[in-house]
Amino acid sequence: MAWNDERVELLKKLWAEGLSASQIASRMGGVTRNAVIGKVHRLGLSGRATPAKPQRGCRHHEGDVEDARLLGEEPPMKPIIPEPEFAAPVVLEGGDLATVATLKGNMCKWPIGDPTSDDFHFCGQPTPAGKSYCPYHAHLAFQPSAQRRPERRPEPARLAPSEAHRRRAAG
DNA sequence: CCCTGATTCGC
DNA sequence: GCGAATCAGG
Repeated sequence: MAWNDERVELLKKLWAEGLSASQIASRMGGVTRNAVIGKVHRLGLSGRATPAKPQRGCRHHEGDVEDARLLGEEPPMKPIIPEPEFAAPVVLEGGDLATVATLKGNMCKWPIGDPTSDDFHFCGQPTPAGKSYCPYHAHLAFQPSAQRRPERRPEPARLAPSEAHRRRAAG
């Protein structure tokens, strides 16, 4: 599979779109994520919006004093909100949503909604053991590229056990 | 475990 | 130039 000008254009397009190397490789087909990344590097597109790391090259730093300043001249970006559409809001017994004020140590801290909005709250579901997120969000946080299944979204968990279970069990 | 990109290295 | 293997971080 050769890199035609057409493919290169598509690659640059998708990369600019913000798709991950794996996503691009999947879309285009015939190439792996390694191939995409390799090509991206050779094209000089590697420097994307990747705030996840301070600077690349943590492995070797040989007189890169001036090199670092070139990479670190990016304006502060607003907090990235991780797919709030799949989050199942927790309704407290008082009827209030889980907010920073009501967040306990054992409550899921998955953000829901815009941090600047008034309805911003957290998942709030009970966490396994001192974890920051509930099993669902903990797993989701590490698999953003996984097949999103809105239908498999867990039903809204309510802390009020009174009406939590009223559905007929088949067995 | 899964994922992400970065770099190395043989072809 | 290409991309698998490897590396480093989440």
